[in-house]
Amino acid sequence: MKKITLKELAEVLNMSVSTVSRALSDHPDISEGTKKKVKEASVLYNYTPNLRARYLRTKSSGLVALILPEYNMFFIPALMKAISDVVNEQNYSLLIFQSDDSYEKELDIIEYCNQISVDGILLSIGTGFDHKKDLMELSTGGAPIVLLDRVWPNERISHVSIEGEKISERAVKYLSDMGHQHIIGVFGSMDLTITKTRHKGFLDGLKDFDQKVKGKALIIEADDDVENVLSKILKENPETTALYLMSDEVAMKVYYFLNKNGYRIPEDISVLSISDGTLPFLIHPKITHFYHSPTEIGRRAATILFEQMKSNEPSVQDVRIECELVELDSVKNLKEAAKG
Amino acid sequence: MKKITLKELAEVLNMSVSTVSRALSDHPDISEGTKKKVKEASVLYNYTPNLRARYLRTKSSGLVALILPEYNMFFIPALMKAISDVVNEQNYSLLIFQSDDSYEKELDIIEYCNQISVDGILLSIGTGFDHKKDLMELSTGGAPIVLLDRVWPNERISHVSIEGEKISERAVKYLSDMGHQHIIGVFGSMDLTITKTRHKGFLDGLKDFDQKVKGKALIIEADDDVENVLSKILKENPETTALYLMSDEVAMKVYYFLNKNGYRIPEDISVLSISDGTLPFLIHPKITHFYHSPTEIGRRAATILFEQMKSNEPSVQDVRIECELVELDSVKNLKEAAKG
DNA sequence: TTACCCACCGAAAACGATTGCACAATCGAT
DNA sequence: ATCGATTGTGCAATCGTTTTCGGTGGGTAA
Repeated sequence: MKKITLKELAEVLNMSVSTVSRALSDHPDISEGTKKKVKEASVLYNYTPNLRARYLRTKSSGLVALILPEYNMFFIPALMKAISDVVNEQNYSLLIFQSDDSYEKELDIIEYCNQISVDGILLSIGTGFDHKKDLMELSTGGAPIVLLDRVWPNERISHVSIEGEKISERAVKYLSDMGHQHIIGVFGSMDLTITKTRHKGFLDGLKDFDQKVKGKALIIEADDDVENVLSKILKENPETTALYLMSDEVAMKVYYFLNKNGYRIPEDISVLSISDGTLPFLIHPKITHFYHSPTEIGRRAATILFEQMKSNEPSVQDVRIECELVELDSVKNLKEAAKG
Repeated sequence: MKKITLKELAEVLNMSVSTVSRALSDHPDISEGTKKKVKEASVLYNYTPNLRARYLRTKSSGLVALILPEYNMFFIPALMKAISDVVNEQNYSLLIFQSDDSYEKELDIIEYCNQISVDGILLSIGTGFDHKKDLMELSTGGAPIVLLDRVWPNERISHVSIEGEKISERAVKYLSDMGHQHIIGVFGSMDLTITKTRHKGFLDGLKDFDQKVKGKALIIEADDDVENVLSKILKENPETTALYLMSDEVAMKVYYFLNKNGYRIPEDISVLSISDGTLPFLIHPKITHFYHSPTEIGRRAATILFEQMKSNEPSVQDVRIECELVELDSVKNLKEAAKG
């Protein structure tokens, strides 16, 4: 069916455009009778407003942008679903962009977002992000920005991420409680704030136990030969009984290594990870992990964004999501084993 | 920096808006001198065109929609990346929607797309899709539609998918070549055309070998207890030497089962799958698979969509992507084993 | 001088909606 | 009969562009 404009609709109704417009938006000035007539005709003639034209007057485009460093298989799909849900609930639609971890592209995309006048921006910053530069200049296009997941801790832009430091400390404590005294923590790229935070928390966690729990941290950069670095560190630390894995990506690499080299989980070595809750259930044995909820992060960030879009005096918020420990089958309880 | 409008820019330049507009778009009517002046001023005053306003004139929105049944961890991220790349190359932006496998929602989303006047739609249909209904009415909003991946074979709307029938036949042949004579094919939900096609191909492939290769097909529906159905069928067919897995989702479930029950790959049982090329490298041993490229599908579909958007007399295309066999470590060569 | 062409530029009408303001009609009150 | 208030509508401006259609002014040819 062909689209009809407000003007055409007004013509067939033999009324003025303004009356029709007001009738459709339930303006109190319009009588019930004409409202009814107009509404009936609008469905009859299949009228739908042209959102671009409306925008030009009202200054709202109904568009929210999500900018991601990359689309990976973990975390992102669920994050997108959560965001997409709240955006659609609000009758907005979601644009997505990928920055390929480049600061340049991040700037370009935000510039473009300003041009097409999106109403709000959700940004997960990439490894290329330049912390020294002033991010503030970006938001001045008008649309508020909320940082999520991979954030840059600051005091001017709202951000929501998971509590990364405490989680690593909790991990150390949990492993210690289960009797593990020699732990290796495996981390991803140090370019990410998220890695730094988790790494720091791991070391701090070890300090809490003074000498009772010993640990090493292994950083795996993108171009490292995982096979090599892992077998090296395990050889150097044969007393290791547990691994702490900071993400699903890291976990995947480590599982491959362990499987290939005949390590049994948890008989030979225990594993504790941070995960978005998909992977741990897919491999055998199911992996004990801290549940890092993409859904929660997505919903919170999107909700905050809409708050900021509505208020004219937005307050900057710093939200840290707590992770929940999900105990499955990959951590051996050495204390009970010793007893039994 | 504040945004400036064309009118304001024209004022500071002491020229008319039309001249400025033309100068910026390199219209031949404008002299090089004024073009230069205008362009310099435009960067000086940080002018960027308001695309919403432009679209109101030009009847285009610069928006392309991608409608997916769900955001899963396999396939979708890479598919999105590919599509996003070509869309951005064309200076369009990508809207994404999820239909949650509901036909209702698919209709709603397309209706909404018409309202915001997207210029083109990429649709991967969900299990809820009603094949009996007429999809044609949808496209009449004006924007062309291209179906991708999960398509509905028809003659009115372009679609790009992978060659699903031939691939199953090739799988049977390959396994037979490797000496396997008892195969179980594992499939997902029969609601999907893609499943039906692969399933049919599998049965046809078996027929080709008459009685020399025997096979069973196992359909796993969403609410099935995988553990149960798998152990049952393996018990009933103890002579089975190879499994054919139609997707990463199915593969993940089967791996879990095999690992848990102590089957070694490929010593105890061989595995061949269809995959987007991520998972097979993440688990040990690496899985021999037919590479079902999300990138290829995404690029082709998006490219076709843009062709249709540009041409006023679009031809409907039916593209089937060939899959490439990637031989890794999960299929045992029984013939060589017998010789050796 | 007249006529005509060409290279440049401007005025103004779209595009499709929202909205402040004026105005017409009705009615009760004076 | 006149005035004010009330109710329901329409006119016209506006948002920021693009684009059609003319209009200058100078140069060249007749």
